[in-house]
Amino acid sequence: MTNNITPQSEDYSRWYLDIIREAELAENSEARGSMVIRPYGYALWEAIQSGLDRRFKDTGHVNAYFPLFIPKSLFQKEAEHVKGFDPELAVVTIGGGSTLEEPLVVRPTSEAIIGHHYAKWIQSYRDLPLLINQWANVVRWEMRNRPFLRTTEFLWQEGHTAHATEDEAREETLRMLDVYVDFAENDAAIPVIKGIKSDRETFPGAVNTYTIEGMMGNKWALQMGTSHYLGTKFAQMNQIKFLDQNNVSQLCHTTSWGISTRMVGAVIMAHGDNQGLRLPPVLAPIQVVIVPIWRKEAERVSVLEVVDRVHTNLRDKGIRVKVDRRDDQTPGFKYNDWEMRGVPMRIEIGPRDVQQQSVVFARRDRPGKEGKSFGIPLSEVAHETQTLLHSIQENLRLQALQTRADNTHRVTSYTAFQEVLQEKEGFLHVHWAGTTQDEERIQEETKATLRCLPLDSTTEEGQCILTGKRTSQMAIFARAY
RNA sequence: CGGGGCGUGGCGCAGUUCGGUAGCGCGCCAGCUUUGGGAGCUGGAUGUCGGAGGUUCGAAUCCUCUCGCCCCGACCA
Repeated sequence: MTNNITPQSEDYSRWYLDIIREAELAENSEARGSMVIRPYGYALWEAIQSGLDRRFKDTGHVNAYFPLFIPKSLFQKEAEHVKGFDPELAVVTIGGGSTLEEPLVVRPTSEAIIGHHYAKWIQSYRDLPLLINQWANVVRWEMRNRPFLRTTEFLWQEGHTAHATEDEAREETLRMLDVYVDFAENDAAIPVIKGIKSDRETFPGAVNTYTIEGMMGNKWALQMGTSHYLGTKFAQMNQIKFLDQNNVSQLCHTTSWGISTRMVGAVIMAHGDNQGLRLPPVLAPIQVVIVPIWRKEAERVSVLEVVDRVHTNLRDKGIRVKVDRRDDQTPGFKYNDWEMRGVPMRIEIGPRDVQQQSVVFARRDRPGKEGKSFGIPLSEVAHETQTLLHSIQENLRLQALQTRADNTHRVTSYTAFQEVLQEKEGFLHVHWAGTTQDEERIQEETKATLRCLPLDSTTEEGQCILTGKRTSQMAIFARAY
């Protein structure tokens, strides 16, 4: 009973890095801050992509692709946007061996270039709304990197929409936020708090930034997706205008929203345990692994015959199933190996099972023998598998929800705030009427940041924990990645 | 970018104090025996000791510079 994964309680950061290495999700590459996403990690990202992409299409969006390079002058049109991103830009100054007349910014996000093209495409109110998403890589030069959570280059989707009115654009912003909530909770099985960011945390150039915040296994918060109402700021900078029904020229109201490969990190940290990954069935590249067991050659033949039948049966039902046919590993090794890789459930088939025309189930979300069910009749395997996968998906979500509930604390004074943060950590739910300076003070004194002003919270009045002002505004503070 | 730690075979590490020409566990390859919770035995392969320069008869070990990684801060999807 040994594995190469540091227990979470001993060192959470090492646990995270160990899992990424052992489960072969990713590894660092030669350029500082850049990583290779290995096939298993990429398959997880593909599952995330397909869950999101389907939802984008269902809400009327189409995909397109905009270029990686943005002329510096174009990027610099929106003042706050520039100020926010300037420190983390990568800029190309040489091309084809000679110094470029105009440097090219490697996109850290694409509002600028997309807005430029939208201005050409939009002439009339009949061209609106324009609802486009792109799947792309972006580059942000960060001080400190962690695989999936913060890398110099990362993959994401960025939706960019243009609308005739503020109301429509605001509605779109919140619609996509809800799409993210739906994805996070139903596909990734991670409950999230949706909220609005404080001025301090608002996207550079946005009017409002909305976020989904999840709680990780170490009780820290992770921003898992953002949706911005950009007002007419970017429309102004690129002159994205249309003629309305009254032949009056109007600026568009735009939005943007994104989820990145950081979501992979969220899945690792929200569900993983000391055994390794625990993947929600909806996202798991392999949902079911079948482990055949035999001693003698005759058994091998009869076992594999049943294994193949079950394999085909499940595959035909659309279940992502793999048979572990390695004959140089013991079943015990395989159990641990696939558990470490987070496969939601395992089917064991050996001579005894063949004789009884049944199989053994083992579910990843319950450890060891507790997670096993014996004597599942062959005739019911497909049905029972589907049922169990649903159950695991739901159970992971409930476990994460429980963890968050257990580690969310309502506090009413700054003294209590500091104590709870020190002793228990987690999310702190407070009345808040502070300023940016107040937020900075809290961060300096406690390391916690204002994650968001939750949208779904009570409106009862109370005293701001820092300023003492009466307010009905709530806020969530936590340590965060 | 500041403070601390660390770079030795694919992974995890010992060796560095006190220089003498590299070792352990896992993994890998071959064979045999095994296989219902991380198999055993036998044999074998794999290292520019992160990189560059220097000191020395001789450097993983000492000196200088550099690159990278990890932890803690500041910045952030």
